[in-house]
Amino acid sequence: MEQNVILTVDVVLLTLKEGELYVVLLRRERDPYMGQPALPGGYVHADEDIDSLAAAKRVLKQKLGFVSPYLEQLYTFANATRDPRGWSASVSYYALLNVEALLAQESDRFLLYQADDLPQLPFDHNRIIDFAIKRLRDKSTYSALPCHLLPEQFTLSELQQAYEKILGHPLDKSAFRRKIFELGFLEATTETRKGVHRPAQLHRIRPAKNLALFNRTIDRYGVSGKSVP
Amino acid sequence: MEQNVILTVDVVLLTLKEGELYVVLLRRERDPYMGQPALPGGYVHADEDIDSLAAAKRVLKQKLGFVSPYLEQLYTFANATRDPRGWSASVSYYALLNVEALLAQESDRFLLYQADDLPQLPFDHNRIIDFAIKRLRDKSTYSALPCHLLPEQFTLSELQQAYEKILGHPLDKSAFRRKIFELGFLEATTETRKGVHRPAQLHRIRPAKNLALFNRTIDRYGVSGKSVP
DNA sequence: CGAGATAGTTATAAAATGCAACTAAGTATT
DNA sequence: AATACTTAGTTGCATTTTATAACTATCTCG
Repeated sequence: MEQNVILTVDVVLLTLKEGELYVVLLRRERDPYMGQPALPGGYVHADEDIDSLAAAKRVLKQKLGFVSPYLEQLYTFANATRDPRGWSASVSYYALLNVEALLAQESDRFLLYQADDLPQLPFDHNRIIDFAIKRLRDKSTYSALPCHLLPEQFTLSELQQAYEKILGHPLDKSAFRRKIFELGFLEATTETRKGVHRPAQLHRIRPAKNLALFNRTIDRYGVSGKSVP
Repeated sequence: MEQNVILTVDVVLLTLKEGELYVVLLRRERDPYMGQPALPGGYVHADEDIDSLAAAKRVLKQKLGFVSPYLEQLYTFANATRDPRGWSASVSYYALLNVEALLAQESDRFLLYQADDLPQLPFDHNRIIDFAIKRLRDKSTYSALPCHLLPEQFTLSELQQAYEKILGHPLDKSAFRRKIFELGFLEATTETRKGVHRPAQLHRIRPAKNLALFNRTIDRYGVSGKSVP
C-alpha cells in the first residue's frame, strides 16, 4: 500500500534571555525554503528512530549538538497543504531550555528570535510556535514549568519574572512565594545572588521532584493596575 | 524519498451509560487482528482527507455512520513496534457522545465496553484509551467537558454524577451547583425530569457558549468519608 | 550614615470553600 | 388525609484561601 505521506518532527525550543521569551531557529539547509530560518526538524527515520520522541532527540542532537532536558509532545499538524512536497504530518514537540546551557554550546548554528516578534516562517511554523507558547502559558498557570527556563540556580524574583513574562501580567509577590513554597519543589542553596542591593537567596529544583502542580491556578486575578511590558 | 511509515488515525469514542463510562469499539474487518474489537481507525487517505481531523471524521462516518460533535486531537503514538506492519504513527482523537445519540443509530456495528473493564486490545489501543480517559479526567477538573457525555437536556444531579464518575470521588452538592451556575453556561428549560420523587429541573447548554472553564478546579477536596463505587 | 533599591515577611479584610442542616415537592403507605 | 420516604434544591456559617498593602531586612553607593 502506498500512502504517499511525509512524516516529520519539529521542535519548538523556547528559552528566556534577559526577561524575554526566545525561540531557537535554524537556517534550512535544503529546499524547500532553503536558507530561511525555521524550526529544527526533519524526517522521521524509520530505520533508526524507535519512536517520534527519539526522532526529535536525534534532530536536536544532529542539528544543534545537544538535547534539551524538558521535551514534550505538543501537537500533530497533519494536512495536505502545509508542505509543498505533499501530504505531511509533523509531530511537534516543545522544549524548554535555560539560556546559559544554550549559549554554552559554542555552536553558531542557531538563531534566537524573540517569540513575540517573529518573521513569517516556512510551512506552518508560526502556527506551531503559537501552539507551543499557548501550551507553555496554559501549563504555567498550574505548574512549575517555568523553572525549566531558568538556570540551575535562580532567585524567587527571577522565577516570578519568568511567570510574569509568560503569563503576560504581574503577580503578587507574597502570594507567589506562598504558592511556590507550598509546592515544596524548591530548596534554598547556600549561595546568594549578589547585586547592588540586598542579596537574594538562590534556589534550585529539589532533585527528586518532577513537575510540580498547583492545586489552583497561580494567576487568578493578577495585580491591579500594573502591567508587564 | 521512501520513508516507509504508516499514518493512521484512531478515535476513542467515550460515552456514559447508566452512570458508567463506556468506550465504543469495532470488530476489525481485516488483518492484522481481524475480528478483534479495536478502536475505530484507519489509514489517512492523502487523496481525500484534507487533514487528520477530516480523516478522523471520515473514519467515524464510514465505520459508525455518524460523526460525534465533540472531537479533539489527543496524542500521536508513533513508533516502530506498535503495528506489526511496520513503523506507524497514529494521530489519535477522542470524542464524547451522549449515549442516546449513539443508541439512536440503528447500527449494530459497534460494541460498548466499560472503560474500566477492557480486555487486551490490538496495537497500543489500551494505552490510547488510558490517555483519553486521563485527558477527560484532567480536563473535567477545570471545565464543563462532562456535559458532552449527557443528553441534550439533563438534571444537575445527573451532571454531578457524571463528574463524580469521571473524577472518581464524590462532590458536594451545594458547592457543585455554585460552581456550575457561576460559569453561566447552563440554562434551565421549561421541562422537568419526573420520577418517583421531587421532579428535577432540566437544563441544557446555553447555545452560544463554548467549553466553559472554571477559575479553580472543581475537585480540590471532594467530600470526606464517601467514595464512588 | 542615610538614601535608595530590592529581598523577604506579616497583617488583615475579603472572597471562596466545605460542610451540614434546612426546606421543597413529589410518590408510596397506612 | 396524614405520614414516611426520597430526591431536589437552598441557606447559613465556620474555615480556609486569597488579594493587597504595609512592613522589616540587607545590601551598595555617595
